[in-house]
Amino acid sequence: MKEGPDIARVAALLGDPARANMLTALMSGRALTAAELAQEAGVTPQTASSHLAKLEAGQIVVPRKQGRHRYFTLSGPDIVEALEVLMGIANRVGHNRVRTGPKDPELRRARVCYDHLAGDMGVALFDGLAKRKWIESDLNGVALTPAGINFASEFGIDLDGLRKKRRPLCRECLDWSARQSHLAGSFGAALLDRFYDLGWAKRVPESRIVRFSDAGKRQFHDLIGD
Amino acid sequence: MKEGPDIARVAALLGDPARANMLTALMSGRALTAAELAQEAGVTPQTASSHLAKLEAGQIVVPRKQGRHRYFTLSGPDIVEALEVLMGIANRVGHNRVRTGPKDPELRRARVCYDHLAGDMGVALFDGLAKRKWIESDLNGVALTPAGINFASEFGIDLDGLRKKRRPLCRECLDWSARQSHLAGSFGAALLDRFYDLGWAKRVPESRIVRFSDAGKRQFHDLIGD
DNA sequence: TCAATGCTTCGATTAGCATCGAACTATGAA
DNA sequence: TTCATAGTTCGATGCTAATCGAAGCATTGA
Repeated sequence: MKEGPDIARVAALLGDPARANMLTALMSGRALTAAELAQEAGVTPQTASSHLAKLEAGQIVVPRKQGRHRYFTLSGPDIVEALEVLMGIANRVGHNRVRTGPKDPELRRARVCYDHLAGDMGVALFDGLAKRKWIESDLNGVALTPAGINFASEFGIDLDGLRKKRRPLCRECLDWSARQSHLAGSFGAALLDRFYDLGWAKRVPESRIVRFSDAGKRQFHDLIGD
Repeated sequence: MKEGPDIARVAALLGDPARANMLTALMSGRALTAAELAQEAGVTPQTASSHLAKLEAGQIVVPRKQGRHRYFTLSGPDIVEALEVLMGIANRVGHNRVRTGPKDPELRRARVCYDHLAGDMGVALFDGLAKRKWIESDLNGVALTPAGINFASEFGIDLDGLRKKRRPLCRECLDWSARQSHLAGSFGAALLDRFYDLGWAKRVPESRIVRFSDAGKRQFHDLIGD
């Protein structure tokens, strides 16, 4: 009966946790693939596909085909604006996501985000690599420096192998618990794998927690220099 | 798992049609009662009560008790901002509400909105009353002028009787089909009643359409002076 | 005190939607 | 061609949330 712009339809599209996660991930302005968005949202690819179809139909996101990937971006700056206003409101009214209970601060310290390290140690890793000038972060994203390439081979990471994959080598991922970036991308994943291989850390089964051994912790801090 | 402001929760609150209708009605900045909001949303009082409880819990609206009424207002300017951005998006992507089909333009011409006249003729009525300086509209709302009070009694409306009701005498109501205001409140309702009584118009059963007779139409236009 | 009005709570129903397993399509690589 | 990867479609399941009727408070007015 009522006429006018249908707020509810748009808001409902942003009102599902999985979709909201995808959209916040896209706020960086970078285009992400369906699989990456599924990871961000914490759902299976099928579910993500269904969500993305809805977002696309609602013109909230725009797909771009490239090879066998589909990259998605937000359909315009107004979407970012909306997300930001909503974040502000959520913040004001104290609607923050269930913080991981005080009983497992481990999760906040070090956890996997997809396949790379997140949490305080993830942020520390990012900062440390930047301080050593192994990575450089600018508006276009993150990239390895020549010194960083050097370090990678010394640390036992096969960069050439990684480059063959279609996945970007370095990618920033916003860590909400720390409100700072940590390192994603295939290089970020390779680093974590290397930590496992070196015995510095291992994953706690059935959880996202990454548990460092005492020795591993020491070596980790040596690595990033603090 | 993810942390940070919970956009989805806020967006979901705005993402229900009934609630969105209530909130847009509140965008005028005026406080409305639960019953009025139920009308705006097109739901029963029980349903509205449930929605309002949710909006209140989510701190989107703020209640204020006055007598046996509960007046609601938006909890802050950020809510208005959010609604406006969402309207912009909805507009851009063409998510407009199902416009009443071309087969019944009558509905767009004259219909009841709760108990007062809406549609093109509702807007014309509002403009006409303002042009004759019978009502005055400013930031605080609409009010009858001394001349308007005069007119009301001549037109057979018992203003004193209306004043006894708790309902505001005059209220602006945004008409989306015309994107302009029409007159609500008990005076607006009384005018429409008078149109019925005078035989100028009658309601089409089972619909919101108000059908004016040819003679009624003439007299209506005489009244508002165009 | 009784009646009327405004609003809420309770309970039952219904509908929609998110989710995932399994199977299918499409693109690229060997 | 064959295999692997990225993504989608289909179908089934289960949960959540909107809705309203009926009954209950609470406030006001007579």
